[in-house]
Amino acid sequence: MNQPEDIVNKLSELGYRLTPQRIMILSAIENSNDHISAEEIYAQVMAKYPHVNISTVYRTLELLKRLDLVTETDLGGGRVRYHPAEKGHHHHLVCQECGIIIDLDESLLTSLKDALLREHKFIADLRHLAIFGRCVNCSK
Amino acid sequence: MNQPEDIVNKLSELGYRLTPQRIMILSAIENSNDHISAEEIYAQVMAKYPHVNISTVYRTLELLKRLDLVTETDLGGGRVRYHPAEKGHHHHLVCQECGIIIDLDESLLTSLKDALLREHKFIADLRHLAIFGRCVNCSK
DNA sequence: ATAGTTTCTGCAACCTTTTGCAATTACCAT
DNA sequence: ATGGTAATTGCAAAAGGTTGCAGAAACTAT
Repeated sequence: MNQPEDIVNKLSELGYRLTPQRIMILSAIENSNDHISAEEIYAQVMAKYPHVNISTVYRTLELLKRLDLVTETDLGGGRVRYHPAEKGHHHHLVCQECGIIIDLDESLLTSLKDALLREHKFIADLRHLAIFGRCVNCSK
Repeated sequence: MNQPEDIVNKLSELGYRLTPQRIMILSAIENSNDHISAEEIYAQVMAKYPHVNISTVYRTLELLKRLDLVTETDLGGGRVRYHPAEKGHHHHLVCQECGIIIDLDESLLTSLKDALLREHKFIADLRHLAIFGRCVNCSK
């Protein structure tokens, strides 16, 4: 598994400044076991750097998203979650009943992307999709 | 094409009160040619009923969504859009480059839903999806 | 080490949407 | 028509996220 420094290095390579705030934001994202929200990132960075501003967190996330270094997804719950792009490429099924989140690998989406390309010449950008519905236990 | 009264009647049938605000909100939705935002609905209702509150609009939209009378989708642009559920069931392709919105009928999503049911026993709730990517003109 | 440049950040205001609470009112029974 | 009930609404605050602007600071050249 790649180290946080890899994204840091990549930012530098791409000509972006490495500020303390950014390094800490990147650490928070990389150190999270799962998806992490902006508010959670902010709280972790605040613990070490009380002057950081929430708008800096959002701006950094926007930059990382644009550079394909993180992916964002809406798993419900009223806030967006983030995830390092390099930590596997996958999607999720979210049960609207019990809230369970099921990992979904790329292959099922691949046929959709292929069909969109074939029939609409559209290149779908399905990076981190969340599909809502009802799971096996809740569909009775 | 169904008349606004149909949804009004359905609300009544389901035991919900028909308030002037709701009737006007429903009219605004039904009378829109395309997708309509909460803010646009609010502006239309405000024109005839200056005391209506934006939170009433959001609450009514939430109710209609829950009752499958409208569908909501995020076509980008920083706000959610709504659309009568009975006015055809479809999805969209949204080009991140030029912003064009391409209608996408149900059939391409049907195979995805079938696969999710078959391989995960998951009943996907794909009511009004927006898939982002790049269109034929922007994929060069 | 210093100065210059340009990116980045903090601040405060703003936007879209949600929520708790008390007052209003649609509906129903009489 | 009247009274009662409970759903609905308006209000104001709040939540998650965005943005303009001016000052701070990362980076580079000397």
